[in-house]
Amino acid sequence: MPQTKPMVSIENVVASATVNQTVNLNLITQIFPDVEYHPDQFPGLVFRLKAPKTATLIFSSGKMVCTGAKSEEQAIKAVRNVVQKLRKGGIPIENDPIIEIQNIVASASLGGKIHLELAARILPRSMYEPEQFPGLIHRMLDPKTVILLFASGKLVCTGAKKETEVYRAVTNLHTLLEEKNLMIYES
Amino acid sequence: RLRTWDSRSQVHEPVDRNFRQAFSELDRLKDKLAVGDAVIEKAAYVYRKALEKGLVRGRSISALVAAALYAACRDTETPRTLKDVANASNIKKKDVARCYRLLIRELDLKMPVVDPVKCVARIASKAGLTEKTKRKALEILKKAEEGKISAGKDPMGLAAAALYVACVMNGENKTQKDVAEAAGVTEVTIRNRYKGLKTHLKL
DNA sequence: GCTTTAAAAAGTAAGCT
DNA sequence: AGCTTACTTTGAAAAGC
Repeated sequence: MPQTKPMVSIENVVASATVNQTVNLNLITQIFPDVEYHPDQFPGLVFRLKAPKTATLIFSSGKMVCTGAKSEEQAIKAVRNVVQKLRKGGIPIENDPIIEIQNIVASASLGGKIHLELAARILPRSMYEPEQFPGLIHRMLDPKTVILLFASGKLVCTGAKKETEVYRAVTNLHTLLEEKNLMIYES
Repeated sequence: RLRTWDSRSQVHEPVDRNFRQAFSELDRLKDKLAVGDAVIEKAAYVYRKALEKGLVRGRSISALVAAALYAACRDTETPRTLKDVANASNIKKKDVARCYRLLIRELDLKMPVVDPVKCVARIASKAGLTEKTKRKALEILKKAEEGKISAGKDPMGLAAAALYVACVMNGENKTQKDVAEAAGVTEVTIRNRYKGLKTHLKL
């Protein structure tokens, strides 16, 4: 019945990494004038890349967190790029980073509008509080993700660790909404 | 008597103390918010469940009590906003909201969605509107409601816009600002909801 | 629980012209 | 009345309070 197949866009990928050695954040600050480091307010140093447009938090333990990438591959590339730049700048880093994808945020559009109030009563593990937030919050068990569903039929999916999980989650929800007749096509 | 709430716990006294404090706060809020005994009883029941599930550990008792009371208002369809409860308990609205969502998630509570129709009476009395205008607003809301223009919108904003439109139709001299203040929303929100109402109802 | 990062969805809010 | 900017919600990691 879906008039259109859901269009999915990966919006943000979060990855954690480690180079298994400590790093001198103050030294990085001296060599890279554009980084942000305010240890009194947060222990991580912010290292921004223009392409891919990302922000990587670097901790003195050698662990890092990269955010802003548009794909798993971009996130991995970004972390490697940051390490390479640090080395070129004279920061001694022996090992290549071990990278792990932690979270993927995606937006999508189903082919029609949603009857949110009905959906809130029918979908298990869902919450719809229009005075607090316009979207219906649905916690999906498999894949373990959280989906923010809006009346327009657009949604945000977060919590997935693989891009394939995002597509599965969106497809699962789309199917569920149709089975329960919660979608309104036409208009 | 109180220890039957959790017979497996070895530390009954702290639980007793916790619930007594929670109940005294509920009593205090009862007067400030002018809610009935049934609402307080439900709030106490919800709080007790939260206590049994260990949701109070590491959290503010006052915030949980406020959230439980808000949940009770919602469950009994007693028109009290999050802002009302937050102000009465001196807890940030954001914190009450977060605790409320925690209660819903962890205790698997299903709450009816706030009905804009229930908001009309409160706004009307605060703004001093006539019964006739109130009736008109209810008619407008009924037509609008399942024209699906309400999904995702703040029920207070919808009710305020319906009342404003009703005022104009009945020739009541009330400004958007009067209605907005009584509803706790901005004039901009009333105007935005009014646009949708006008389009949908061809006003 | 908080602090910092990034990004989307849709609604509401606040400041300025 | 607009426009801009900003805040609400969701998820996850990092080190430390």
